[in-house]
Order: sequence, then structure tokens, then C-alpha cells
Amino acid sequence: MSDTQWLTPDQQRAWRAYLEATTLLFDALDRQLQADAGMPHGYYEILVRLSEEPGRAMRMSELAARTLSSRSRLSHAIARLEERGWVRRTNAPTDRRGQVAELTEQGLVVLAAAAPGHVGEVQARVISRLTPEQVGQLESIGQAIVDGLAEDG
Amino acid sequence: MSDTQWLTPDQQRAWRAYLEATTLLFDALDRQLQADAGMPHGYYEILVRLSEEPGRAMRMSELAARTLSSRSRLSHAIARLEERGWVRRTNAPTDRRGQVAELTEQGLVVLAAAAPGHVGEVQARVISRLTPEQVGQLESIGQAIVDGLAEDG
DNA sequence: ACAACCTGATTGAGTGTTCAACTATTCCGG
DNA sequence: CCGGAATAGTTGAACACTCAATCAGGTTGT
Repeated sequence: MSDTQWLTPDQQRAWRAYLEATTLLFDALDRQLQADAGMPHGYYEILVRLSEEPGRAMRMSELAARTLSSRSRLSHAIARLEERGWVRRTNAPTDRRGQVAELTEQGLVVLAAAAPGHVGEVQARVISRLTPEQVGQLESIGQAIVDGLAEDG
Repeated sequence: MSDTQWLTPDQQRAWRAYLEATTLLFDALDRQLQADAGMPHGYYEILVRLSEEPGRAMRMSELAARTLSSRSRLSHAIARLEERGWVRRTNAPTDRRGQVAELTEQGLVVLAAAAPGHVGEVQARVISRLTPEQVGQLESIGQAIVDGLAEDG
């Protein structure tokens, strides 16, 4: 472990380009959502996942997994979303420890209002800048990284 | 503006793969740095940029631009880094409004200790999972997104 | 039936980020 | 050289995220 495997110039440039793009992009998306819909990107993700579910409801731990969130983070987030009336919490029917988060009517309305602006931003900032080939490459690269992360710790 | 341009299935998959990979990856990098070096990734970036500069010092606004950080964020961050003795602030010679952030000896030592672990993590989580072609593609894609973001607001 | 362990979820403290407001200095047009 | 605008940087409040601790309810083995 004495010699560090530094990045080659090619790898450096790729890593920095990716890092820079992602940092700027996530900032831009967050600002757009915050300005137009009054929520951070993480909250938007929660609403999207709930809206895609039949019954618009999901167990907390399942929702945490789907939104790539820790349980703690989700708990805090759902507490805020509940204060705003966008989500409702109820006891799980089968497991008395469990909670179910459910998207309210109002939450659905808010999401429907937020979605076009956000998707438009993704189109404008990402998709429209890439060729169809690059879109495919991005999927493969993303998948490879996800697989690697899932593989070990 | 009535009809939203939704993403095609291909685009959806690519966007979600990228989003998932990046979210998990950044979390992993942050945790590694926090655990092994006691600092978040943003602080590491600051130290790196300073260390690359002749004199290991830079004007605050220049440093903010290089680290893709707001002035406010950098101010707060430098304040913390100064408390830890890793960075020192002095007045800029030419502009009496200006401040210069300088990496201390101790800061350099800390950075040298942190770098191998972080670079190793980038190698393990990203570079080693991709073919050389994909590394090149990632650079192009990142560059395209950065260019797009720079172009307008 | 009970102890030990595991799982679902929440909580609070600590830390970092954002936004808007503010101070101080410099730049620029007339 | 003066007044208004721009620039450099900081600050505090509000908010989100992390980590570790905690609580309650289930599961397992004997």
C-alpha cells in the first residue's frame, strides 16, 4: 500500500470533467426546483417515486431504498413533506413497526406543477447537449458504476 | 409552453442511471473522505486547488470559481479550515477588499495523507469499472454538459 | 415462553449549504 | 474628483444531511 495508483492525464481529465459537470448540473437543477417549486431535488424524487406507485403509497424503508436515501434522511424529509400537506403517514397494516408514506391529492398537484419545469431543465441541460450515442454511453457508464458500487461496500 | 417535452424511455433510463450512479458515488466518496481524513469532499477540493497553486495561495474569489463554489460557501468553509489550522487568511496586497487563502504546512500534510485514499476510491469506484473508451466518453459528455451550462444561465 | 438478536423508524446534535442582507473598497462616467 | 454602480468578502438565519443513539415491535433458538 505504499505506492498510490494516481490517475493518468486522460483519467484526470475525464474525472474532473465529470465532477465539474455534475456539480454544476446538480446545483442548477436544485436551484430551478427550489425557485419554481419550493423544494429540493431530494423531495422531488420522493414525490415522483410515490406517484409512480399504485395507491401512491409505499413503506418507508422501501421508499428510502428507491430514493437512494438513508432511513434517517427519509424520516426527516417525510416529516417536512407532511408539514406541508404533500404526504401523509399511516401505520402499516401488516407490521406494527412500519409506516406507510402516501402522496396526498395536494402533493400530487404540486408534483404535477413541478414536473414540467424540472424535466425541461433536464432536457435543456443534459439531453439536448448530447448525441443519441452519448445518451446511450451515459446509461452504460452509469450502470457500470452502479454495479460496481453494489458489488462490494 | 403547454406541452411538456417528456423524456423518451431511452433518455429516462440514461438519466436515471446517471443520477443513481452519481448519487451513490458521491455519497461513497464523501463517506470515505469523512471517515479517513475527517473532511467533506468540498474541503478536499479546496485543499487540492490551493496545493496546485504556486505559493499554495489564491484569492478568495478565484478559489471560489475554481472549486465551483459560491463566495458564501467558500467563506464559511475557509473559516472552518482556518480553525483547524489547515489554511491561513491574509490581506491581498493589491486590493484592500481582497483576501488570500493560503495552505499551511499542516494543511499540506493533511492533504498528502488524505489524497491516496481518495484517489484510490475514485480508481476503485469509477475508473476501474470503465473501459478506456468509456473514460473518454465520460470526458466528452462531461465537457458537453459543462459547455451547455456555461453558455447561458 | 423467554432471552438475544434483528428490523423499522424516529430523534437530536453537529455540520455544511443556501439565500439575502450587509460592509468595505474600487471602478467608472461626467 | 465626485456620486453611483460594481466587486470582494463576510455574516446569520433557515434548512437539509449525517451519524449515533434510541425505541418499539418482530424473529429465532432452545
